Amino acid sequence: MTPEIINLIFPNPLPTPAEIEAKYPPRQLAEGAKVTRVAPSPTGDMHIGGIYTGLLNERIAHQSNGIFYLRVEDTDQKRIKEGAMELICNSLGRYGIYADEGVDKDGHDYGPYAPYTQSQRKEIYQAYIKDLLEKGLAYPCFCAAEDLDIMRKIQEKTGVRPGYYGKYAKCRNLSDDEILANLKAGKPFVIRFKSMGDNNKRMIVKDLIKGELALPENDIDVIIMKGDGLPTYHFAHAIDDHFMGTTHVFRADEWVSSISLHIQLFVALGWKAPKYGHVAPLQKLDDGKKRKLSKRHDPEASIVYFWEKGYPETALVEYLLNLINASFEDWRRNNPDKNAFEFPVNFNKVSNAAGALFDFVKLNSISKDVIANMSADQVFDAVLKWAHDYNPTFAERLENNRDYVTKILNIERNIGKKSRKDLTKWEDVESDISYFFDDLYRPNSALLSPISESDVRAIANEFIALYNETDDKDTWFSHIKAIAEKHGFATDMKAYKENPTAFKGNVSDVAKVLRVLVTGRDKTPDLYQIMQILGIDRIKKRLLML
RNA sequence: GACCCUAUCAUCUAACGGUUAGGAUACGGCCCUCUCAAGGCCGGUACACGGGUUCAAAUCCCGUUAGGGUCGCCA
Repeated sequence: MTPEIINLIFPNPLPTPAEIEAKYPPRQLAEGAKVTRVAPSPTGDMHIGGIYTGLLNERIAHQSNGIFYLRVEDTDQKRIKEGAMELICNSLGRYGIYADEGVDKDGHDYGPYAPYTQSQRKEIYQAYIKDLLEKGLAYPCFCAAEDLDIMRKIQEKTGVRPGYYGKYAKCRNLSDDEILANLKAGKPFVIRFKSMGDNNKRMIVKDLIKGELALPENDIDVIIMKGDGLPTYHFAHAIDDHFMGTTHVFRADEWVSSISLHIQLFVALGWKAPKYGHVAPLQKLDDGKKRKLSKRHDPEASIVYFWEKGYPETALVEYLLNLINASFEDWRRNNPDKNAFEFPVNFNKVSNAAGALFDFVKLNSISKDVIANMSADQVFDAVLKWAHDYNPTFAERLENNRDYVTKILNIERNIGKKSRKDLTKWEDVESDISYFFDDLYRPNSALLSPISESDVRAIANEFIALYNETDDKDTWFSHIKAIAEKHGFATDMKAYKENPTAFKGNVSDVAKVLRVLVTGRDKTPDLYQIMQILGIDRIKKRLLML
C-alpha cells in the first residue's frame, strides 16, 4: 500500500509502534503470577454471567498474586448508556471483585497501562492498523452495509458459508489506483484484516477449560477498524491484552469460534497470545428446553434482579463459586468459618459441559445458610440497606424499631449450629415478621377450624390468667399443658398416639390456638420467644379479640 | 444450512479403564418436637442410544440422537 494511500486514511500523525511499546513495557511479574481482566461494555446492563466470569478471573489473578484489571469495552458508541460505569463498578464491588487497575465509576483511570477505556485508545489501535496496512496485512474496504447484506443473502441462498472471504472479499484485491480513487472521492470505508488462513485446515488450540480444540483456520477478512475509526472487539482485544500484559483470558463460550481469528491477529502483530479458557454460558429452562440466560427475556439474567430480591452478596458469590468448582461445597463444609474468597479456585476443574442451568433452588439453600450464620445485627443492617433501595416504608419502620426488630431477628439464631433457616432473601423479611407490628398483624381464625369456638375462648382466657412475662420457658409451657389437660387434650404424645380418639387433640393443638391468635399464622418460630418480644399488652389484646 | 463443543440421579456435579457409580440441593419417610424451621437417621429405576477396542468401558474410538454455542461496521 502506498504512503499516499496511508496518508489519506490516517491524515493525522499517529504514534509509532516503537513509541507505544516504550510507553507500555511488559509487566514485571513474580513467578506464576497471572494477569486477568474483566472487560464489560457500558451498555447499561450487567449480566449475571459477567459476574460469574469476573469472579473466576479475579480469583485466578489474586490467588496467584497477579493483577486483575477492569477494561471498558466501549467501541460500540451506539450502545453506550449513561450511568453504565456506575452499574459496572457497583456490581463488581458488591461482590468483592476488586480491580487493581482500571476505571472507576466516574470514568477515572487508575493503573500504569491507562487509559483502560477503549474509546480513549483510538490512537494506539490506529497506529497498529497503519502498521498492518504498511505491511500489506490489512486493506481498506469500500463495500456498503447494504452490499454486504445482499452478498450474505446470496451466500445463504446458494448454500455457501457466509462471510467476507475468498472471491467474496471484493475489496481485497483492489489496485492502488482504485483505492486512491475511492478515497479521493470520499467514499466511506472500513479496514479489513487480510487473513492468511485456510478454512479447510484445522488448528489445534489448548483451551484451559475445554481442553484440546480442533478449530478451522479463519479465512474471513474481518473488519478491524470500523467506519468511525474505532476498532472492532477482535482487534482491540489483541492490542489491549498484549499491552496490558494479560496472561489468561477466561471468557464466555460464545468466543470459542473466534479463537482462531484472535490467534491469527496475534501472529500478524508478532505477539504472543494469552492463554484462553472458555466457560459455558449459564442456561435456563424454557418450555422444557435449555437455553442461554438472556438479558432480553430473563429478568434474572440481570444482576439487578438479585439486588431487588435481596440475595446476600455472599450467597451469590458462594453459589457462583460452586458453579466454578463443584468442590466448593466440600471445602465449605470443611471450612465453615472461612471467607469464600479463601477457596482455592482451580480453572482445570471448571466443568466443560454444555452449560449449567441457573438453579434458584440451590441458590436459595445457600442463601439460607449464609443468613443463618449472620448475627441479628448483621441481618438487620443488610435488610435496612436493602429496604432503603427497594422498600422505603419498610426501611422507615426498621429505623424506628431497631432494637425491637433485632430481637425478632434473633429468635432461634444460634450461629454455627442449628440456627433457624427461614430467611432466604431480604425481600422476605417484611412479611416474615409482619405480625410483630399491630398495623400489619392480620388475625386468621380460619386456621383454628377443627377446634371449637368455646375451647378457643377458654384456652385464650385461661392462658392470659396464667401468663406471666417473667416465667421461664418451662413454666410457660407447663401452663399450656395444664390448660390442655383441663380441656381434654393429651399432654403425653405417646398416650395420644396410642389412643387418639380418647382426646380432643393434644397439647400442640392448644399451642396452636395461642399461636394462631397471637400471630395470625399456624407456622412460626418459637412461640415463647415471640410472646416475650411481643409483650403482655399485645398478647392480651390479640387473645381477647374474639 | 455450515462449523465447533457437550451428553452421569429432578438440578449442579465427582469419577480420568477395574467403585455396591460418590457428594450437594430438591423430594419422600422416620426420629426429635408447642407448629414450622433447624438437626439426626434412612430412601430413590442417573452413566442418551447403537456399534466397536479391551481380560475389563460411565471412562478410549466410530456412528445415531439430543442439547448448547458461533457464523454483524455487537461485544
